[in-house]
Amino acid sequence: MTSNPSAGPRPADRPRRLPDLNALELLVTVAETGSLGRAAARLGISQPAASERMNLLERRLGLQLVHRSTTGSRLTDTGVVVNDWARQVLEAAQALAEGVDALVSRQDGRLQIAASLTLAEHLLPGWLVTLRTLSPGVHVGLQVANSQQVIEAVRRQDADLGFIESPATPRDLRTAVVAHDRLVVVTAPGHPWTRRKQPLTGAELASTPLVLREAGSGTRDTLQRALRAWNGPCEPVLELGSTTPLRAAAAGGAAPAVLSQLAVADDLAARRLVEIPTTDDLALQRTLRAVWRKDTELTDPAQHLLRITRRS
Amino acid sequence: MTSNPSAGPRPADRPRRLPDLNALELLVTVAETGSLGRAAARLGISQPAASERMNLLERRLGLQLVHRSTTGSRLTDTGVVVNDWARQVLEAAQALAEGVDALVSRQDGRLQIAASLTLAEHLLPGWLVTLRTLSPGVHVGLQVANSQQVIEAVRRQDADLGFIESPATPRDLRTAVVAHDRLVVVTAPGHPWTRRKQPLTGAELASTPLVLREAGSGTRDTLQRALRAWNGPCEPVLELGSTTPLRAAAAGGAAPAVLSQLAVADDLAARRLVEIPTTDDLALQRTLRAVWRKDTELTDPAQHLLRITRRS
DNA sequence: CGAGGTCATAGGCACAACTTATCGCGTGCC
DNA sequence: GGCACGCGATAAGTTGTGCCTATGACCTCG
Repeated sequence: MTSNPSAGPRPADRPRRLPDLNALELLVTVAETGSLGRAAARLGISQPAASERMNLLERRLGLQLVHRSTTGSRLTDTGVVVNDWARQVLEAAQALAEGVDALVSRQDGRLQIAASLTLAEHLLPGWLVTLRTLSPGVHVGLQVANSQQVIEAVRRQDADLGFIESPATPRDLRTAVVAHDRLVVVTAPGHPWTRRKQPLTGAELASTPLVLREAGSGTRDTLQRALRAWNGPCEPVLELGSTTPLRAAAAGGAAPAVLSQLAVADDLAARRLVEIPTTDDLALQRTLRAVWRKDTELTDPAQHLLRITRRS
Repeated sequence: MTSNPSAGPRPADRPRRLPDLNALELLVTVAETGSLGRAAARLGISQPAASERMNLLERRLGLQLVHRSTTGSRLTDTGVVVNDWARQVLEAAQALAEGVDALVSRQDGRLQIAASLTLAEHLLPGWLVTLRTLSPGVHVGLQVANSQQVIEAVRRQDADLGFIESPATPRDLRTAVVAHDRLVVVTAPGHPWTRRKQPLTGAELASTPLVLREAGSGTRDTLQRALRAWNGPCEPVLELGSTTPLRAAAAGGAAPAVLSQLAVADDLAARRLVEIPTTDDLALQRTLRAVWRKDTELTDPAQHLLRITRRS
């Protein structure tokens, strides 16, 4: 089985209560409109409902967030701070919503795109949010696959635009660089490699059993190419098509993992994983590219999206 | 009144439904445990409740996320993608929860910290999340104020550790650099400055009415210092103690604003605001610092937090 | 072939949250 | 100075959502 039965590194900080996104949205809207009533109207609920919802939020958090007056409502000092945190959460939620929308309209979107997993997970939602704020009319359809399959989809015209992370760039398609990424070697915090003084060499990495993405994925391709001089990576301990269980396995101490910087940023920040420096002769950088057919002109929305991606 | 009555740049994409954070948490837990039942147990709900919740999530999103079998549940391909987006949202939500916790225990925390608004809003929650995962026992109390007041709080020993963004570093306190920041000039997308070919000069900026943070804030101090050679910024159009309405005012076209890069990153990405390049002689960089008393040894948790901040 | 795991279904209950209607109260206009 | 308007709070009633326990159907493995 692929799933780790004894997984579950989180001990027992469970009693934490998650906030209600609708309440957070209300807070943000009150901050913008300056009134509970106007906020209620904009959110399409009645004024008492907004009043009640805000009360509930304040009671749950144990903080007074808005200062009510007969002329309207203003945020308190703590309200200002919480409001900004709330905006971060809503931003992420909006990215999720945008991505889900695109996944749902995989067929009927006006703009069909295909993206590799890493790109779809970490970069695309943000781009889609921007695209929507700039031109709300476009309906995007998203298909997620590994880099090889993305290329095929673009060739077959199943997708107007593709995003790949593989080092192999097909000659029969137009490409544009949209971002840069780097693979990093990560281990559990207690791993012997974390106490190394010298950077990890290609030979060492190539001879160590790892947990890896599946063959055909851009991540695996890049690693394979980087370790070619040392006869590729040896047989992996575990091989999976998604990063979440890989991260869990690595964090659990199963074996080192090689993953995109984008995929492990959170875990590194939270010290669930530790990055192991490598020698410079290991070419673990990679370029994320957009690809499209040479013979067809890019549609307007496709051009728009491409412009957005190239600015970040 | 300070709030903008006609504010509300969002037109009418309201019908978007926000996901339920508990459902998202269930999704990532299923991904980790590989079973609805185990996920239910970990979240402290019954197995049927988890089953139902997951069904509801799938119906709401219009996507099949998990593949149920008699041996357990695994994520579908789209489930893997959505799972990763969900983790982002939860990460932000956890940061919010951590921050709220700290605000609530402003008095009874074992580690008392005080931070300026920009730091508290954008950097601190992430640090607190890390701190909690590393040493779950510590209770942090957070007080938010402007840089001047933070310094006072540390002097009075109301706070063990302070975080400031002001260019003036008090001589009677120990300091450590924790991050770097930069002020940026931003305008609404249609503003004449967005069509400039030449970078904005200090003289121009100094003679233009702006929307600004209040005096005493680190942001205002930095700007004042940078524009000293041109006799400081002229009388502001609007002066506020928080960034949200400032951003709204700037995005609405009221006047250019000068704000922390951290505060406007989202708006820049979404093209709600545009950054105006400035000449190099404008010293808009600034250093974010931790401060504490020279005469008292830092407590263990305080040292821990400081170590965390210095790695990012 | 039985035991133990999985998830789904059914029935019943509780509470959370929304609605409409109304009130109290400041502000500002005339 | 008085009156109307807009704000938020309160009240009462209803709906619906989500949870629990109990049970059933199914697959897998020993």
